[in-house]
Amino acid sequence: MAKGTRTDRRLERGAKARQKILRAAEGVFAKHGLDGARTEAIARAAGVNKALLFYHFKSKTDLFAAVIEESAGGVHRHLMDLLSSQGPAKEILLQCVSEMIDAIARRPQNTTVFQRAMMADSKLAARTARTYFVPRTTKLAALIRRGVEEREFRPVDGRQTALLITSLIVFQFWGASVVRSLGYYDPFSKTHLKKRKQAVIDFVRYGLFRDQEVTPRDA
Amino acid sequence: MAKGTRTDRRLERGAKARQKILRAAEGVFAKHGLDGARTEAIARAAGVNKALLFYHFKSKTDLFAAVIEESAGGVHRHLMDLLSSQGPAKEILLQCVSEMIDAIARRPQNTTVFQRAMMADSKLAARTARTYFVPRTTKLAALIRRGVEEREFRPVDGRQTALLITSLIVFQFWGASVVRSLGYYDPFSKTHLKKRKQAVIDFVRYGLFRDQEVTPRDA
DNA sequence: ATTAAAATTAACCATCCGGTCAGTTAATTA
DNA sequence: TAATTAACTGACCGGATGGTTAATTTTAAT
Repeated sequence: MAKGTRTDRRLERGAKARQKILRAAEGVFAKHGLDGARTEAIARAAGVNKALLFYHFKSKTDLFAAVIEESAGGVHRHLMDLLSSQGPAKEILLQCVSEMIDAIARRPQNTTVFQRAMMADSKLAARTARTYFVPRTTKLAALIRRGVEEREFRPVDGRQTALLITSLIVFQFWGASVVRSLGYYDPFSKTHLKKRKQAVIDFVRYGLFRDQEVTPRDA
Repeated sequence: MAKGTRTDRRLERGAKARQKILRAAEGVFAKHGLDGARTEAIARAAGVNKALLFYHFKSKTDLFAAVIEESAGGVHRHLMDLLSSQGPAKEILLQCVSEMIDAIARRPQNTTVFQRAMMADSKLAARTARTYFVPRTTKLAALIRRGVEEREFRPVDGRQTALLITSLIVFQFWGASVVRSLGYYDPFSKTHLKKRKQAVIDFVRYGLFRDQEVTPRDA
């Protein structure tokens, strides 16, 4: 056949279905967790036969892992680069915080699935932690240590503080769906997201920095 | 029969079994979550016939709710009292932080189950949130607002900050079992607990207080 | 001693659900 | 056109699992 046709339309279609499944799975897993999710429900949400899940992914657990990689992988690699970059620790840290919050706000289900992964069966949890959580936290801790040495930060334990900052960012979204369901307010509204981001940044600045003045505002 | 016998030994035995079941359930639920937990496993861990679970608690979900009440209820009420008490907001806040960490350290599974509850089926999650999380956070927010008015704290949003502080306390235990399983260090060792507590308290102090000096050290 | 109650259990059951399989459809190749 | 291959599906299976029931044991009341 003509060499111009680079893409086998069968493969193309397959890839598309794969994506549909991943998106559907993300939603169902976010809502119900690994154990709570029904493969049937995922298939229905994706508009696809259930057997197709097992054709593209060999098991429910594998599908779950794929969802994580697909949804967390990109941001993760970007953050790792950012954390390794040169420049004042202050700026990098705030930039990092800001981008993490943005990333979460962009795809809230993402965070939920990730948290569920860390609470799942210990094997999967360990794998997820080793792949994403540990490397990122380690790098963040290193950045903080550097900031302390360079006298930008008050003297703190790097690892502890890395965890503290991560918690500030992540935790608020943890109960977000519950908060929303309670109807008090919408934690994902523009207004609230902005306020929250500012609160986190301020808290970090006051809690960690030696002087708050310098830090430039981010977009 | 003699009126002196206050306790029917049947009821006594029943209550004891009930407790055994609750303790066993706490462990299993902490490890596997509501959906992942097997009633069979709980029964085995409690050394009891499976049917007895359904005699004492009418469903798995009910058992789960009972576990939460049993393990979170006491501390919750204590904290609510503490948060309402008179005195400098600074002191009350730090006391509260300190006691929450102690409570968690005393029974780590507790926290895990609680978090699982908040991530469970939305009905149960909403109920748990309404019973424990919302009231506590609301009171904490009020305390912070008071502290701001009385110029002990820098001007912050009460609700946001209440969430931030809660996150500092709770989050670190979130991935604790994973961290332990990875074998890097034991997040529940005396040493680490002490360091962590200090880190949280310092972070709060610097992040929120107008001046850090005064605050008395707690036992 | 008899009856009543609460606690406990062995044996079951109906259903659910992850996963398989034998085949169908549609695109590609020769 | 025939053969090949990838994507996809309907129907099915077997084991697991939450929950029930009928009977047994244990303690108390009369």
